[in-house]
Amino acid sequence: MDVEDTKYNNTKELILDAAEALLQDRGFNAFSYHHIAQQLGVKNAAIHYHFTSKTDLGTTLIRRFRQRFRDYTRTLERENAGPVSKLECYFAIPASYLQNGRKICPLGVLEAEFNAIPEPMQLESRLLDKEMRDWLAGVLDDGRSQGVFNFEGSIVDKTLVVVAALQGVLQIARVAGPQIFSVTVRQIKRELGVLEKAV
Amino acid sequence: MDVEDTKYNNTKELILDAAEALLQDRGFNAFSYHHIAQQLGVKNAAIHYHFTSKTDLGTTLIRRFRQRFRDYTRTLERENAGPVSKLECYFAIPASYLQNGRKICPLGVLEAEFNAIPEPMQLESRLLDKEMRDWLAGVLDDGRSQGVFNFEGSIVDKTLVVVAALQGVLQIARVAGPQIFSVTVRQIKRELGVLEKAV
DNA sequence: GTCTATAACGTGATAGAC
DNA sequence: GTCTATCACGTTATAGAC
Repeated sequence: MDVEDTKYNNTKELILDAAEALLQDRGFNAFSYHHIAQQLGVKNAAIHYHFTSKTDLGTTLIRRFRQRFRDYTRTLERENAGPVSKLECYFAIPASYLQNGRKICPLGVLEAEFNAIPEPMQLESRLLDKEMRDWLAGVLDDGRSQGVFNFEGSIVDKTLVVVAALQGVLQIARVAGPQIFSVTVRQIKRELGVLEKAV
Repeated sequence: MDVEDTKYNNTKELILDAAEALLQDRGFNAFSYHHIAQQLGVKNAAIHYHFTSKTDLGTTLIRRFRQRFRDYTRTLERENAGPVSKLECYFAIPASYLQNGRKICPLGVLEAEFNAIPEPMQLESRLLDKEMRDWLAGVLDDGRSQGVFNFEGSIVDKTLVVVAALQGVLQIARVAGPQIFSVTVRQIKRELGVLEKAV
């Protein structure tokens, strides 16, 4: 049993994977232990062995999102990625959500259900939001300093618009179709002054 | 019993009001007939008399949003409101949601829970989205033609970014605080070229 | 139009065998 | 670590009295 076995192929991780997909597909209050159990071919009680409560499961899920984002940005740092490259990687996250079954941003789900989720999950949501938005603000700041971005307004203001627009458009894509996503990303890039080609 | 009585002060309308608040506060799957009944001081079955199913209630709710928006825009038309004025009125909608208990856009809620709401509600959601976005696109088009707006990109692209950003920021306000709303609106205006004062 | 009563079901959760 | 069995509860919904 090497290190890999503790990371993958164990039920706990599979439960989290299933729960994550269900969260981004239906929302926290619209999936149950039974959904997960059925998907993994186990029984209800097996999930409870790994996560004593649904609150526990939900909180762990958000912590995993946070850790994943940290790992992702650290990798970009190690590769000495520039602001433009970092921005592309940031856009790649919602893009993969959309492709992988029209999922939406986890934070969008949690915020939409915010007043109907357990407090520990609310706290974790706040942290996830802060970490992601702070990171993007840094990228925009660097890009502007280096002259590869060109946009109006303060860093904070601009970061908010970008984050909110991406979160929103993933949701709208469910009623308006997936093609609106790339359209929106194109417009966001335009307004960041990073257009590769002229319009 | 005059006309007013049929519009207000009847239980059916009060149920819709309560359901609407609950929808924008907790989401469709996180409120029940009991919540509404309790709030109105009636019993569960009374709600069922007016709305046979929760699907019925939800669908009626979205139809009411659609009707309200239609009425609102018609009023603006009757008043010969210009594009700038119309835009301000459009921003006033999410602003009132935020003020009135940190509610979020109904469409945002419905889209977040999209795969967990009844099909009739999904259909109504599509219509509401199309109607609102088409209207705003018209406003942006007029404003640009008249030279009171000044922005990059196509009307469709720009409309999407504005709508998505507003929808997103209301959600983010729940974890980041209400003050981020006006910040975002300010940035959106900046990028529409309608800033009243210099930054 | 609203009530009481109740049905039928899904849910989160626990106890105890294997 | 997973199972069966079971509990307590909330939910949508219906029947029938008032």
